[in-house]
Amino acid sequence: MQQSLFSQGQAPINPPKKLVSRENLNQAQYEAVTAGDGPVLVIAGAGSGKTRTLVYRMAYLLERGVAPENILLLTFTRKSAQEMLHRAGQLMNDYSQRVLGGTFHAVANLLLRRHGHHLGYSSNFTILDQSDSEGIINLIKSSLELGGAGKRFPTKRVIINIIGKAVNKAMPFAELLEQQYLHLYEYLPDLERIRNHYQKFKFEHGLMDYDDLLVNLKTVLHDFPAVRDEVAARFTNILVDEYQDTNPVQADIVRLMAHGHNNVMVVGDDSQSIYSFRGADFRNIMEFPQIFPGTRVITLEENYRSSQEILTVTNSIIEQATEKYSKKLFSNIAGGAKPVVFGARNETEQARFITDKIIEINQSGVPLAEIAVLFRSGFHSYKLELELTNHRIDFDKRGGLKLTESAHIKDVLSYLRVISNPYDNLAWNRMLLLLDKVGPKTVQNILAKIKDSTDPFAVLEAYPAAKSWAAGFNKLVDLLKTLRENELTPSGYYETALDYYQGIFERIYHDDYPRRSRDLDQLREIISGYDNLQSFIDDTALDPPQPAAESASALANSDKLILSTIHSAKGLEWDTVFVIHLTEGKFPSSQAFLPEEREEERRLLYVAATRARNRLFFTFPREIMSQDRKMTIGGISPFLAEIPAGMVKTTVLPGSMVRQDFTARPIIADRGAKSSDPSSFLAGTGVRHPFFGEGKVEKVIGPRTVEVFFPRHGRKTLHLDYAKLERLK
DNA sequence: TGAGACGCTGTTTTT
DNA sequence: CAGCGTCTCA
Repeated sequence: MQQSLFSQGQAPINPPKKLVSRENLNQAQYEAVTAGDGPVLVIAGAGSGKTRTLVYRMAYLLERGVAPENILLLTFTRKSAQEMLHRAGQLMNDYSQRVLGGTFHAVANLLLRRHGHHLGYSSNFTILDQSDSEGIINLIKSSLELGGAGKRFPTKRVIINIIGKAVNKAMPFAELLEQQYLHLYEYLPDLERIRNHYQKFKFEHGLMDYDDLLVNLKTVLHDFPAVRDEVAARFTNILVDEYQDTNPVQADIVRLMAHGHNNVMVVGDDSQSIYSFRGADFRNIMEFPQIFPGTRVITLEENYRSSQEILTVTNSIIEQATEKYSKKLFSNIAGGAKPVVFGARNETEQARFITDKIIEINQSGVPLAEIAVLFRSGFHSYKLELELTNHRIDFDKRGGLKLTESAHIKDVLSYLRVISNPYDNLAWNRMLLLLDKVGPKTVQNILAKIKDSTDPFAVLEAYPAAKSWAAGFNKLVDLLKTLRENELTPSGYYETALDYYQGIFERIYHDDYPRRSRDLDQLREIISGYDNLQSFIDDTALDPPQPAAESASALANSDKLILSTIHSAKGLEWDTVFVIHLTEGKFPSSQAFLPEEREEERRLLYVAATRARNRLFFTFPREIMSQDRKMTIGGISPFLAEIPAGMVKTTVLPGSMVRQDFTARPIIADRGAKSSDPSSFLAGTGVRHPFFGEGKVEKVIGPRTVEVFFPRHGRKTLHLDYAKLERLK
């Protein structure tokens, strides 16, 4: 499944001839495809044939005699790399399959297995996913005895986000907290301590998180010119997709890998940048020409996907962005209906409307697989999923929870992980905690011995177990011995571990283990496709299989409706697209209150709407059920309200008595007086902040956001739910 | 020291 | 609606 970086010796196939011509490309695409050596930046609007351009560029390079092994294709997901190589394969032949394509993280993984020893990592390091990282934070938090005291101490999730952002933006903690997590400023020293312990923990136990893959690759390329030169010689042509979503570390990696030849083509769209939470900045793409002097810039503006009716609306959405983007799309696809806006009374009515429409459109001849429902967050589709199930409409959900994040899957993986990396302390921790009568204290005692030993397994075997748990402990020791002493296939390891785990499994998940065991069966399917344990373990973090994996089975071309988060829908297109839950507070998310965060929400809507070819629906429920069953009234998303009236058609459900009134109304906060009433912070009000001291409100930016000037710290944007602002009399 | 019960909270997006 | 912290009992 995983391509080896340095595999060689496939039978040579002759390179293709004369595929690239003016007939299958427009002027701008042709220019990009046939550009000579040196750096090229392609600004490619939505639906402008970006993938086509990259695929033909590969064909062109091969035609010109570049060996496929010397081409590197960096993409955002593994899926899109596979898709592009597949399309290239159709165009030419298997020759193109020898191009190395994958995500930055996957390529970093391959390179670091080979070169990581320069940094003190052995080649069997283990990759941590987000929940692994959070687990380490928890261990550290309790060992440092933080968190218990003050209840407002940030959660592991927030901590890991902060650590990640600081790395990806190459920003000191203090500055990051001041800019984005002001309410946590008082914890700066504690957070720094946690971060330092976290880094040390990972290094000592041969673990790398997602950011480490990138940062360590950058470091090894930067600090070891021999490595850099070897890599640059191997990849003489580098193609990068979705460049607007790269962060500064990734930009550096590209620069270092292209050292000496600068044959880099990057493709992207500044108005589709939606990954700032990962440190991406759309300005990166604009700065590309400064990093690579002499860059040729080519802009693709003709849209081949959507009808003009749809483009008129999407253009209007992006035109209202505060940051002006570099292009305006046009289409020659005539006809098509105006996009529809539907305001539902509540979530149930929204779900019913969508289901009815889907049935209607499906019966008119559009396959289900050509219809997609897109939303901001994974849980926004719950109600709809119920409704679809009632109507027996098959769907495939993308994004959201992953198979490998469920506890029982992590349990089984922990046995395989210590076989692959005996210093994987996190896996040890998890595995030992599964023993009956063994808790955190006992585990810490065992781990303390393992940590400094040269042979963790021998130490474990010799550990004096207490009577209450000795029996279970000995079984575990036996299991590990079996796993270690036999050369097995990945499936073999899995079956052996599962055999042992079954008893524990039924004990700890006694109320719902039958449901969970279906996941274990799925994992069995997946692992059977691997012949190497390490690459299986890598993929559980780098390319997590989805719960409803259509993988090996023949379901591949079945006709299913697509439900997807917008982030997971990037780069895809459908005949009909529904964008749902366009309610203030849901989309845009209530989490996004800083101006630049609101702007990203707008780009997100733009990405969603530009996925549609023929039909586009925007729906929003006015009433949203909140957690405590109190009703909350949300207004229409401001982004929708801004669309000029003539561009869309508004619909009412037959019989609905609801007024179609699209005024944006703020959500009525149902949390009582959690924080001060915003109306008491009008411009001019004197306020006191626990960290910044006294200041004066200059401007009210949003319902819960104000801009305050502090004489000692300058102008700050504050959110009333977080900042503990006090009003001065 | 571990296990289980109870009540509170806060909930984006992905490699 | 799960994932916590806290509490109690074994």
